[in-house]
Amino acid sequence: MLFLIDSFGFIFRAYHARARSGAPPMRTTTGLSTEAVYIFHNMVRKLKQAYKPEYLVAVFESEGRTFRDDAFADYKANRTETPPDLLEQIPWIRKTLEAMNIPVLEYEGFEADDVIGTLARKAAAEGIDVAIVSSDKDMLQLVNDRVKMLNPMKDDTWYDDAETEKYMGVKPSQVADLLALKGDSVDNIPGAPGIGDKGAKDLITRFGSVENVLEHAAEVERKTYRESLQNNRDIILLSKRLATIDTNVPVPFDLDALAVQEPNPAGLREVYSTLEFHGLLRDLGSASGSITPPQDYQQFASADELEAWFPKQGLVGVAAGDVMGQAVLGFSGSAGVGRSVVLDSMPERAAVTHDMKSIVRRFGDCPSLCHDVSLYAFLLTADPSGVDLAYLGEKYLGHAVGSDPAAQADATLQIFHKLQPEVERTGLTGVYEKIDLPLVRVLAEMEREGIRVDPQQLKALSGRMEQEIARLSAELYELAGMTFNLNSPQQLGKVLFEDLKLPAPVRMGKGKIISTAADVLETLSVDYPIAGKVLEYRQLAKLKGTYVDALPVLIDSATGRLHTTFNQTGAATGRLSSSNPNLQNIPIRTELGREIRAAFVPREGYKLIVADYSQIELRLLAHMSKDAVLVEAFRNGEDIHTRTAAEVFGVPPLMVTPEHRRNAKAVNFGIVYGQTPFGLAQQLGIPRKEAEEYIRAYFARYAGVRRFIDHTIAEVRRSGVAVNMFGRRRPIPDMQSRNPNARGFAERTAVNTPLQGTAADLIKLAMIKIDSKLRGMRTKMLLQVHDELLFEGPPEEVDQVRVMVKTEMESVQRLEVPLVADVGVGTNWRDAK
DNA sequence: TCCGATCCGTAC
DNA sequence: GACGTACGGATCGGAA
Repeated sequence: MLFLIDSFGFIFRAYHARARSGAPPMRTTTGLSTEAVYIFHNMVRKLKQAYKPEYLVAVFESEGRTFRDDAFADYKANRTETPPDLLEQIPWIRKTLEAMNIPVLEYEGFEADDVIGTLARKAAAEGIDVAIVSSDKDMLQLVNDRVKMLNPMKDDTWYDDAETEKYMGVKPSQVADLLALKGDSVDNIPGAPGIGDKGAKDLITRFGSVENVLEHAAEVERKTYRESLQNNRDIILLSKRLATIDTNVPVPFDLDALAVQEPNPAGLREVYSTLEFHGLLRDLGSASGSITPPQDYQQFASADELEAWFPKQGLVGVAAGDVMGQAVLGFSGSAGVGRSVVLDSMPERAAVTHDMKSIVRRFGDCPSLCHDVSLYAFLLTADPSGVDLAYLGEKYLGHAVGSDPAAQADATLQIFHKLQPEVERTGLTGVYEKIDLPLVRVLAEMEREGIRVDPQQLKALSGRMEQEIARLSAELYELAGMTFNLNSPQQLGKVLFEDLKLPAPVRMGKGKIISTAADVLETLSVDYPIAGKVLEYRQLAKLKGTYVDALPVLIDSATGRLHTTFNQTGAATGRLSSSNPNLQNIPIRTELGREIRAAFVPREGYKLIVADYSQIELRLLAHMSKDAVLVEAFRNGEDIHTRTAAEVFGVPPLMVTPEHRRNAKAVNFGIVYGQTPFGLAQQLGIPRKEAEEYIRAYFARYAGVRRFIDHTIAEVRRSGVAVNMFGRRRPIPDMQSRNPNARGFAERTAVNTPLQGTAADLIKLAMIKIDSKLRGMRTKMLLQVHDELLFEGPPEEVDQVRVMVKTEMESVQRLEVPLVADVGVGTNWRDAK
């Protein structure tokens, strides 16, 4: 039996069924739509499995005009333009077919219907049974005793003569006649005006064919039908021409070429992994055995051996690691895979790594290191958890990578070749080459440099805090009438709300324990002193545990300094993150917190220089939204919170009270984070109604911001991806979710990500520029805290550095509003402001 | 004993 | 649930 698949029919139906259902589109982590590919591919797989066809072919529509277009200008005019997220899936559908070794037929100038009709006729003539796999009722006209139609979208219903007649009410040979009378809105076949489904069926049943109906039009009793037939003779005959499938198009029929073959597992694996069909990938692995990573490695005992082995050209993969406690480098290239304990002979060949910064930090820089696949992976998905080499190996190579550096080098090189075209295709090459890749060496140098903290100062602070904590604990146990673990929210909640019967907050914790969060205790502290004491305790315990006691033990004994690790793939927006220790959340808000900050000091005889962007995200909001008021305020150098207060509360700027400004500041922050009345009310401790009023007043004055937010949400909903000024992207899958929570979260993320992410890229660009300007100077860049840069330098360089840093930060990009950076100098981080 | 989830709080 | 992005300390309870 020969199975002829009406490919486009399915693809469109699969796509539109999902679109109508309102279900979220299925996408890869890189934002590629995959729903239609998945449905179509599964349909074909099931077809093969269920019916074990001898011959199978997928017929596609070709581009260009057909005889129907020539006959009728409006033919298929009702079909909407193919949506872009469907269009991008078509090549992938072809790839799945290719991987399954299923032939694809398409002929220029002929519609799939006609090709299928012709092939069906020719096959039947040779005595071959035919199954037309389609969900299009037009196809039923092809049914005869050799040809049947199978509709997989309708429980695998088979249509033979009887089933067709049952379903359509007419014989297969009359299907075109039926459609010619009743018309078909999908294909824009006009039909007879005023004659619908029922009328058409009756007329065809009675007279047999369109021609005969027209012949005997005068005999039709019903006046509307009679007149429609008599007045629309030409249109009806044209309709029949359009509805009739041409079974005589000049296409070759080579049955042998359509014989079913075994699929190609490697091809399928490639498609599945790119499209992230993890389930199918798993099935494939178990069915055909998984690819095993290379196990036998060349061992290099000397630099000469290593050098001799290296391929003369082409990229090599490099990975660092430990084997039996010994530091080892692994290599992979066209010559094979090997590893070496020779650590001072990094090859001259261009080398791909995974996490280039850690290799630079560990083995020193080397100009031949030229690519980092972890950055590739992150640019594609913006998913911090999706950059692991082990994960990438499973995802793109279909096998585990393991811990041997040689295997890791090999996997790295292979993954590079998989990802590079994706990065290129997604338009991310610019961000990679101009921002993320050059930043690697800048960050490596900052990490290596480290920063000095004064352990004596922290130690003294710790002692003071210890005493205070002991005093507060005793007081709290006294007030509570019992001792318990103050660090346990669970126990604290029980004591406060069950034993002492303080009024429990309406808001519960996410689990079952009652929240003892700061805002709850803040409210309670008005009436219950114990709540205020707990807050005091908490602050001390937090600062002591997280900073004062934790930081000194992380001081590197070799350098006497703190060396953080900056993560370039740690924040979905493209911000950096910092860990071990995190130096991006050193306290500043409270007096006690600032004492901790004061323990960060320059090396002997040097100064600390701090430069921070002023209101960078709000300036970007002004730039992107072009809101007239916001742009004007920044161009005039106004205090933005005061200006917002004046706008929202309707008072002249000079009449703005500190209370007004405080509220306006919260509104401005809220805008950047995706304001909700609840959140603002929570933040300011005001009724929700009042918060709503603030927001309403804000958008009344900043209409451009309103438009920007609406436009951004609409665009991200359409595309599923938030994109910043530099083209950095973040897939936001929940934009179409029916869960209002998930959708709301997605929408806030969609607005925030371009702002936060553009700010992140701007300061990264400034860092790269400043780093190059600092060459040959003794001043070093030490830290980045999102909108702030911290340097250390000798006094004689300070004036020059101040000017240079400010200039570079402010001129990094020309915007609708000025960028402003403030620079301060001091003998510790607190005072350098 | 370890690990992950939860709560909480620090930064921008 | 409820305003964006992180990291990390402490507790707690279940798995190893």
